[in-house]
Parts: sequence; structure tokens; C-alpha cells
Amino acid sequence: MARSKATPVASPVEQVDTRYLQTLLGYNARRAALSIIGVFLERLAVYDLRPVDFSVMSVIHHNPGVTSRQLCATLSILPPNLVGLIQSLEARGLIERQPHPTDGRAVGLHPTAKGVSLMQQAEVTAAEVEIDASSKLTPHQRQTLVQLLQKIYL
Amino acid sequence: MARSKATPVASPVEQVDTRYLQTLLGYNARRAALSIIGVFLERLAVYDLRPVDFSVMSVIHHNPGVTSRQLCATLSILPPNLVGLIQSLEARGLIERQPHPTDGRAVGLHPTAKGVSLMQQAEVTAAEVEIDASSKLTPHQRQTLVQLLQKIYL
DNA sequence: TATTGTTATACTCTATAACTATA
DNA sequence: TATAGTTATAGAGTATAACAATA
Repeated sequence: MARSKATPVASPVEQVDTRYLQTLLGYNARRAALSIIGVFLERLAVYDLRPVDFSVMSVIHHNPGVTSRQLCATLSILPPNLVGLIQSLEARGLIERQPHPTDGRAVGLHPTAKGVSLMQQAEVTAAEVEIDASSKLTPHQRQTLVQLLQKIYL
Repeated sequence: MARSKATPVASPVEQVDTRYLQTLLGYNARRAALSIIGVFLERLAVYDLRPVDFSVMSVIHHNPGVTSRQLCATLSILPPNLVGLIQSLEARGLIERQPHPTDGRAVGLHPTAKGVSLMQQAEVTAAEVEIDASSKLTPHQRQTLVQLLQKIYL
């Protein structure tokens, strides 16, 4: 049988069609998250804070005395993987470990004055990153997006 | 000086306050993406497809003859990291590598009948995952969310 | 007996350098 | 000279098992 169409079987793909993947929520959420985190990574580098360092410091900053266990539960970090993060932040003088007032097993994590100062600056930069990484969104759209995302995971 | 407030300095943190982090788009996007991907991971396990396998197979399925290089650019995968994925999918009989019609360096990736059949089923499951992972969203909200996410990364 | 924090370790994911074959 | 695909390897991120100290 002669081929009737002009397009041969093995014609090269000129432009990759990603329309199907773009219908998937998970695909879009992951791509968007990686895009924002990429900007975050660059702009917070001046503070020597990766996203995970920032989130850990942020929880300690806003919850002085929080325990490692609470941090793990809050940020979905496994306890063995938090140990190095905490040691690093303590070695940099950003946090202090103090005895827990009621539980002898636990340790309360507190920001130092240096840690508080760093986070106050870092949070300003983080707010700028928010805007820059979503510059095609209006403030109202940004707010809507946050609300919809929280309906997914909260 | 006697302490005048009822709350001691080292009072334990009862409930971790995450309100600050929850204002951040990047934090919400990452948490939501991980939540959806978690459901995806479980439900696509029956096809032995991880998210990355699914996305690679999906691009090949909808773009027969696509090259490795095009796949890498489309999915933000580095070429060395794609090699093993392609070899695995080929070993499973889901894709075939054919000579590229116009570029002797490149290889066209084509889904086999088995691969097409698998993806047709997997895409049905993926559609179900979409709904289940965002069950608190109306169809309209889900559509809005996809549109807003694409404004971030496209 | 259960939980907090920790060590050691394994596994996965991602990134870089360098090579070959072809354009 | 530049690009497609590949190899080897390094680094970062994530996971499980097991232990000491305390509840």
C-alpha cells in the first residue's frame, strides 16, 4: 500500500507538544515551585541560606524554643536529616540550644540576636523574591494562588 | 527585677506557628507539589512509573520521534541523567530507538504498542490522581490554579 | 514501653567533566 | 567548531535501622 499522506513515519519532531503535561496539576505545581525556588536560591545566597535553612530559621525565629521534633513535623524533615542543619546554624551563631523547660529529652531552639537580625533582612529579600518570581501575577492573583495551593496540602 | 508576665522566657512551644511561611508562594507551591506527587507516586506504582518516567513516556507518547535532547530541554533533565531512564524504558519494551531521519547524531524515540497501551491506562489514572489530590477544589478552581501556576514558570 | 535526639549508612536525585560520532 | 548521546563521577537530598537518655 502506497503512503497517501505527505508526512513520513519517521518525520522529525519540530516543536515538542507539551499540551498534555500542561493539563496536569502536579506537573504545573512542580515546575512553578522549581521556578520560584530557583530565584529564591540565587537571591538568598548572600545570606548563605538555602530554602531549607531559611525555612528552619524562620520557624525558630517565629517560634523561639521550638524543639527539633516539632521542626521535623512542621517542615516534613526526617530527624536524622535535621541534625546537620541545626549543628550548622548553631556553629554560625544563628541559633542557640537551651534545655527544654519541661522535657529533659528535648532541646529548645532559640534564635540569637545575630539570627534574628539575619532573618529580619532575609525576610525582606524573600518578600522581594515572591514578587519577582511571580511578576506576571497581580497581587490579587498571587493571593488567590496561595489560597488554592493551601487547599491542596493543608 | 521580678518577672511581671505569666509567661517565662523558656516556655515550651505548644503549637508551632507557621503563619509566616504560609504567606510565601514558594513554600506553598513546594508543599502542594510534594502533596500531589505523593499521591501520584502511590497510584502510578501499579504501572511501575515514577513521575519522571511518566513525564518522559508522556512526551514520547505525544511526540513520537522526539530526541533525547528535546526531551531534556522540555523536562529540564540533564542529558547524562536521561540516559538511564531511556535505557530502562527501552529494556521494558515501552519505547524503541530509531535512526533520526535527518540528523545522524540524534536518535528518535518512539513508543511501542505496549508503551502506547500502558500510557493510555496511566493517563486515565493520572486524571483520577488530579481530582483526588485536589479534592477540596472545584473544577473551576482547579482550572484557575493551573492557569496561575503556568504564569509563574512559562 | 514510648519518645527525643543522634549516629551510621544507603539510596535517590541532580550536577559536572570529558569522550565519540556526526553536523 | 558545535551538537547529540554517552560514560564516569561527584554532590545534594532523602530514607531506614539502631542506639543512649529521658518520659
